[in-house]
Amino acid sequence: MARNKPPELLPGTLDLMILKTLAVGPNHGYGIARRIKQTSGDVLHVEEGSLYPALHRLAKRGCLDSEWRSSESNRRAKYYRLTRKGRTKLKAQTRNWSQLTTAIDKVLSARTAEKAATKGWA
Amino acid sequence: MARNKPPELLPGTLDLMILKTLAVGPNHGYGIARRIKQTSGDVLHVEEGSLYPALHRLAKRGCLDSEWRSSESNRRAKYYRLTRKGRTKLKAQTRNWSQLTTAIDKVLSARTAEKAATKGWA
DNA sequence: TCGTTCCCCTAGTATATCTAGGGGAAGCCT
DNA sequence: AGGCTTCCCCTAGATATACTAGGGGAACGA
Repeated sequence: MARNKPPELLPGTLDLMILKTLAVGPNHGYGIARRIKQTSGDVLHVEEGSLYPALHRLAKRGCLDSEWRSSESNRRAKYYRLTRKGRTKLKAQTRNWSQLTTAIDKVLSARTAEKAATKGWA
Repeated sequence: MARNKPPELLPGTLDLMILKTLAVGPNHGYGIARRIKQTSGDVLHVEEGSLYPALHRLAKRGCLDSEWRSSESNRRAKYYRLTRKGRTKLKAQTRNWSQLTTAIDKVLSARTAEKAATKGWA
């Protein structure tokens, strides 16, 4: 126990994970958070204070539709669903994600200094 | 030409790439940006308005040392070098990066809806 | 009735990045 | 000499995103 500095999540990736999760099927906020946590192997924890604003942002931008329904555990819940625009955004963001990670991994795997010419520092 | 929405870079990864770049050997701001751009295959573009504040942050936190020197093209340049703390941070951030990307990739590769039980939506 | 789980929300704060400027000095070309 | 490009540094303000720290309510089982 006691994770020093818990990873939580990477800024800029929340929208993408929400969209992806909804591509599986409509879901409500609480369920989305639970699913992300679960599919990530309990590594990613989406705070509600990040989640709900993100959902509202995406909805306002026309990427999501919402509808109040009764959840499986018989609770009032707002179900979100991908719109066509949301699906488009998902594709774009997915492509962008793999481009960026590929690029970053290249930077990270660049040859590190063997004896790193620190010639004459100080 | 004309990248639609240029990827630029992922928030939260700049420090890591700076540290990694400096692990190769001391370098100045301009050179760090150029190297990141180059090793990433011309995908990542570090804006100077992001770079310099980041360098100052890292230095203030004791991850970097700096020294004014003359560059290879005979210009006044501030060379940065990893401190012991910086090296430690690099290791931690690298580990964290791979943990997060692994987790996110799991979320992204989760089975997508075949016919996605949209049963009875609206 | 009490505690837990499920479910929603927002205001304020912190932090990172980008935009959009600022400057200066070296070196080449005319 | 003047002008242009490249190299090199910097910051203030706007913007975006995530987190902290609260708020509430309803279902359910003990």
